[in-house]
Amino acid sequence: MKYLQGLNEAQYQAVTMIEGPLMVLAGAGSGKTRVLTMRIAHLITNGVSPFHILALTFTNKAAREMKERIGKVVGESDAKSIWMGTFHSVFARILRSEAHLLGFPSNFTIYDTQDSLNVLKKVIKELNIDADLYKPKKVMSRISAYKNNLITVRAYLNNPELMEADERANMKYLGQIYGKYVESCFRNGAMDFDDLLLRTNELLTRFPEVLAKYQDRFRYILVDEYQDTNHSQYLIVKALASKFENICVVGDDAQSIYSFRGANIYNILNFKKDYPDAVTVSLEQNYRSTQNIVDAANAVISKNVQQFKKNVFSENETGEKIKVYRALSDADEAGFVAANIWELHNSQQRKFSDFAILYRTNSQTRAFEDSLRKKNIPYRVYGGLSFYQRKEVKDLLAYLRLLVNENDNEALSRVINYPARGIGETSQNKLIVFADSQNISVSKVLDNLGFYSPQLGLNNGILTKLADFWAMIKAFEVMLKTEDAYTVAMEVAKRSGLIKFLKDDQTPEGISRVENVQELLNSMRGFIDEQQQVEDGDPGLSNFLGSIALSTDQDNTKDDDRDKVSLMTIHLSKGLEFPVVHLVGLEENLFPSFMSSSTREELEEERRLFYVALTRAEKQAFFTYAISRFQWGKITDAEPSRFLSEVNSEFLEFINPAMESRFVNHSGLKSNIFDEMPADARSFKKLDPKKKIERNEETPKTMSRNLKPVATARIINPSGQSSQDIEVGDQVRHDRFGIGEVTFLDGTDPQNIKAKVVFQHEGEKNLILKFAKLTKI
DNA sequence: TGAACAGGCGTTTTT
DNA sequence: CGCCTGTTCA
Repeated sequence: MKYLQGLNEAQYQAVTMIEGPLMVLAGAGSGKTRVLTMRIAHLITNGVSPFHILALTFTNKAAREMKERIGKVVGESDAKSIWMGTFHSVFARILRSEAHLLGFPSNFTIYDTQDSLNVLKKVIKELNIDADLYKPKKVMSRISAYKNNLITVRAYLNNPELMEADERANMKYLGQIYGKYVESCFRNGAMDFDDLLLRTNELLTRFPEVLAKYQDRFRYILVDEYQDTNHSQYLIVKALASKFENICVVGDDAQSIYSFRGANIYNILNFKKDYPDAVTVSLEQNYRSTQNIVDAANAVISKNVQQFKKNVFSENETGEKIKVYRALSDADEAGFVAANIWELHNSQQRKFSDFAILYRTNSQTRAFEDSLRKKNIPYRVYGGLSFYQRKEVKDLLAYLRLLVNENDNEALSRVINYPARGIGETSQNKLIVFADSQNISVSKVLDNLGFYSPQLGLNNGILTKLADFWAMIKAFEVMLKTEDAYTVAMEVAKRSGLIKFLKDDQTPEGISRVENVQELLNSMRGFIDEQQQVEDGDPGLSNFLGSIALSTDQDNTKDDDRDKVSLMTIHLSKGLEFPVVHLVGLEENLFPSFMSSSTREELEEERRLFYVALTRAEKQAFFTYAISRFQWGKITDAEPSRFLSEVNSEFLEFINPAMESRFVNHSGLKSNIFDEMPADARSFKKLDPKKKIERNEETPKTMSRNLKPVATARIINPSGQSSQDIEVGDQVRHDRFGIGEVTFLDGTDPQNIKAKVVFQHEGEKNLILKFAKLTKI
């Protein structure tokens, strides 16, 4: 068994104990993925049919990669027939084939968060409830929490405690809203994310024969990232595994970071109680990171009260200390990171793809995008607004959704008057109110428009427009019976007027919208091809739509193999690894988030998040924080994150140690770099006049702490050798930017002097002298 | 009917 | 700041 070679003792055990319940506690970087893949390969090699294996992963991408690796051991065709994917996608698939039992159409729509919120807003409006008191987002998260704990509407209404709790929270109509919301989804033939799990539970509980079928099918079950499963997922796994009990869960309680969406850390903490015979294997040797990184991460996580005791260690090199950079502002922070990446790229021949920039919130992205762009460093942002959430893409998708499921009122209301065809809000409302009063769906009314028209109270012009619109939709539906999804989608884009409407807008944004629609069509083409190659593939439109609703940004990377720096939130970085990690924005109220600093539990989760972030790093880690940050249109002062002080200082190295002394303004005068800016530094102002000047006016306090400019500085190259004096006004040459003039120098610590240089072609750049390798001409 | 604009508001993480 | 809502005007 070649694939068993090179496993350590614990790994070997985890791979080869194939019968009975098994819990693998896998510390960060301990070869968890390897164990999972090899375990599955081992199952198949030992005669278990891939047909009987169910593997639940955290992302679809993880599943795809794992399949690939398994394929290399046992052959591609076996690997492909394993059921592997996220909870949501696997059970969406099962629900499609069993939906009729629950009263849903098999091509039910999957609502994403935005769809759910829209439905909820309508419900709240319909019930005449004050939307200010019942913020849709807040209501949604409560409903979600109920669903994830299998508290159905009925269960809720039978539970005085819950109702009282909501009443105390000024939400006494929550039950009503919840009820209406569920009804609405049902009528629309739609399930939200939580429904995919909740309805699966319903299916398995209400229909024992269905449960038996899948129990028999999934004789070997593996669950990755078990620490991040919620109660609903836990029950599904438990039900399916109860016959054979060949269940293997893999996880690390120290990396549980999804409690906000219902993840229940007790699922893993109590595994032994559920399966008293369970064997526990601990993987504690970290193969990923240097000792310094592992030790620093351990130091922080040890501050958590609630955890399994573990001894994660590394036998790799000690490695460099973690470098800490204290930035003056978010822009400065981003500038440092970009300069640092550029420098390491040059001096250590690191590929750009070796680097990750990890942050707590998506809104931090922008500054880094700016700084990387300025240096022409290629990058890719993960997460944020995904491709499929763009308006123009959602619009086309809404048409397609409607074709597949006429009852999807969300989709209908999105497209009925888009592009504008004269069916305004008033007319739409009449239609909806009438449909509701007759207790039929809007599509039924449109199906029999002639019959209902006298009662609708709409004028003939509108009625004609409605009829035309519906005839168009019907024509698409007919077409769908004979043509493939791509052809139909193409036709929809054209005939609905969507493309034309978008093409009329010749602004850059407008052009990119057309491209996005084109891209959607392409991805559809790709999906169909892919599905046709797989044995039990389904190239149908509804499968495509379902896969989109459940796809994450990570899944869509297409593993674009180009050499790029990765930017993402820490949450998205789970499971990944990078040679060099920049963990940025280490400030109180940002990380830990001000939303999660009130209770110990919340704080511990933030700490686990920190742990996850740091343990992504293989060779080098950088921490940065800014003492002031541009936020919500204002400058906010910031304090360093408490997590920084939780890392023993022996693991840290402060890049700008001289900084502290400079905070004291010895002259007693209020000074800032702008006052003393050389008169000829006009391009400095040009760079970003609004922002800089605003800051200057608004926060004299912050600015007064700023660096004092220096008149001359010594160029020190990274190796610390040969040097050269340089001063404002000098002509210099830069490897990439060419020739330019130094307009400004900044800083007294020779390791950290910054220069502003106006280049002939590239414009102004902020350079760190140490890194920039300027040559005086 | 719909585009254009002003004002208010909330700001975490995601399947 | 940027998103969303509501209002105004053509």
